[in-house]
Amino acid sequence: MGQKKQRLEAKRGQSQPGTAEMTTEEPPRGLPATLGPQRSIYFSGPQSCPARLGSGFFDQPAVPLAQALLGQVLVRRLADGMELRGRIVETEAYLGPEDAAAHSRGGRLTMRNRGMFMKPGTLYVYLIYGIYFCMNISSQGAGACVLLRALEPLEGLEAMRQLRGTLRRGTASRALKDRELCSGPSKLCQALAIDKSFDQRDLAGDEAVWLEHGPLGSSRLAVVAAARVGVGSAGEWAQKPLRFYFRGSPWVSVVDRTAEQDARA
DNA sequence: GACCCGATTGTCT
DNA sequence: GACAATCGGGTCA
Repeated sequence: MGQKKQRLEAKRGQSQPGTAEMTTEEPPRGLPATLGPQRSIYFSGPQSCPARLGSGFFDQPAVPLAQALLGQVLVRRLADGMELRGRIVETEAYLGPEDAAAHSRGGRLTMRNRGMFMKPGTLYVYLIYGIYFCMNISSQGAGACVLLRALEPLEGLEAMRQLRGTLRRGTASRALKDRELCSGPSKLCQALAIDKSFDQRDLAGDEAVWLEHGPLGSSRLAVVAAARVGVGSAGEWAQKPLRFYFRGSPWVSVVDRTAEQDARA
């Protein structure tokens, strides 16, 4: 008794954002922090294959990994050889047993969340609401990981549109805007055809999914730190600024205006 | 074995 | 902003 009420009240309180902080220098005012897919700087670069991120990249705690993942490029090679690419613009850090919002809270280790406890760079993909998948990357620290929340689609947009269209429930009559392709943890899984079969795969060694270095300019974009989304029942942990995204990016799933204002102050 | 719930999304009002 | 969809995983008896 009373637990549900407590949860509801915790959810109401969730609208208070976490404190924000700036982790990189600020871009010129008035300019978008990112470019549209047609004008992406990736399209003007050399076609040679950029270096794939190795296991050493993932071997860092969840917070710095969540920040370091911003700007990196997630690549998905489909069965027919087509490659889909998206730049990571939003992440969330889950810190492990101490983190009341993490599936590994209290040191819970189950068949489902085993990937969270595997070596850094291991994928943890789980089904949520019986319909959608979410994709995490394990980090340094047992039970710690980073949730990928949004991508800027760079390559293979038509395939992404098809994957999103066919996988959406209900009538897929309305055409999707580009910014709707990957602006959410389950949307990006749909767009990149990532499902439970990717659980526990190694990002540093898999043939169908990997990460590549993003353009150097990415590290110059302003990063917002805000409260995580959808973890209202996690008490004080719900308020901690463990969500990171590029300020001004149109590809982000949820914008936290208050956190952005705090960061400017 | 039963029951409850969710790191979401899309639609409707 | 409210609400439904949908089912696997976790918890408890």
